[in-house]
Amino acid sequence: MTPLDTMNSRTSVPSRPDAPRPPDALRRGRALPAEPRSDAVRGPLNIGEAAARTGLSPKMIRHYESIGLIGTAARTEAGYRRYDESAMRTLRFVRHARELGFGLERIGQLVSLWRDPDRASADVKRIALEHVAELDRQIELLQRMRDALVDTAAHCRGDRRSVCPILDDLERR
Amino acid sequence: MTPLDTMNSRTSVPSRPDAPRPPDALRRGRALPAEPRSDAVRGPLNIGEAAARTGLSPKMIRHYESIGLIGTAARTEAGYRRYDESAMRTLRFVRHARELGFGLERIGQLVSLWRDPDRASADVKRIALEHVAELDRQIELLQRMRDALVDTAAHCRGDRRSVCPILDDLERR
DNA sequence: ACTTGACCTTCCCATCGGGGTAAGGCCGAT
DNA sequence: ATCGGCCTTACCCCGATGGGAAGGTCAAGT
Repeated sequence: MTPLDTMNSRTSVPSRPDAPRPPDALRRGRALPAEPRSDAVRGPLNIGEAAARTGLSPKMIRHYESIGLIGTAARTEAGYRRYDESAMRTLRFVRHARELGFGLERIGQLVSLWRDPDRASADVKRIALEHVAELDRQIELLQRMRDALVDTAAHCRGDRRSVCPILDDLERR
Repeated sequence: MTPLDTMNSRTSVPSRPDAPRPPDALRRGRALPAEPRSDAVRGPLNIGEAAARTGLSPKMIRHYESIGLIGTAARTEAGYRRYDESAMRTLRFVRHARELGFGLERIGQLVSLWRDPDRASADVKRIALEHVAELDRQIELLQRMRDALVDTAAHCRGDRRSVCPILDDLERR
């Protein structure tokens, strides 16, 4: 878990010489558009930046919050959501779970377990294997469709004539 | 598909002694609930019967009609939809296409081609193979998810302890 | 100081393929 | 006359997300 180092590895240059600005503590309300500095120093991110860095969309992040999948985001005085490193880890977790095809409800359970130091890995594994079983069922179904269709299509000449085993099959399968 | 025989197996008793009925010609407006006779003689079916015989639901049939997938159904004076043999063939066609996973839009194209005596089988085959390609992409995606998850889950002991490679993977994949 | 443009906010609507349910009409049988 | 079962339309719901409207906020350029 060291995503901090991946984007920007300069660590001890708090400000550039050609752009004197107030220290970070006074600029909390705004994301930094073109001023790379170490992630450790940079403050929380706006939703757009958080989305870009996690591969989610701002829409998704708001949605996840609205359904209680992730906690309520911190806000600036103007109401902008801010995402610190801890929040970013949660977003990445959700994103990875989505990549594995987990539904949002199950992701909610996984997030809870993830945060729970007293969890039993058996609970996590059970959820994961339930999902595997669902994936297997879907794959099986799609595979049967595919095979049947490929089989039928193989008999179709695919020319300018109207004779078509595919349509015949759909008619009286 | 002979559900008529399952409910009531009397075959040559057109009317019960205790319930004299008018001839068929005068009873067109009503489906036959418990009086099996040959399909050739039976008139058009109400939506419920049509649904039961095609494996669709009345909802689906109305939906298909509403989006223009199938033609406007004939109606009785009271507004009930009636499905004759031709309409039933269309419903069966759609049902079979759904079983192969075709989306409704593509099914609309297939129905058009099916009805068109001047169609080229190449057009049908192209649509079918496009769908196969989509199925392949879905299968591939699901398969990758499945394999990744099975692989990770294999390292999880699934006991009462909190150590869990599955969560670790979701955290820093 | 003002404007511009990019970002943010909430809110509503659409997708796909239907399911659920309501309110009301129609039908045949008792 | 009434009952049960079917039919009608019309609405909201699902999952996970996109699109867009209407309006607020921010930093930079003029």
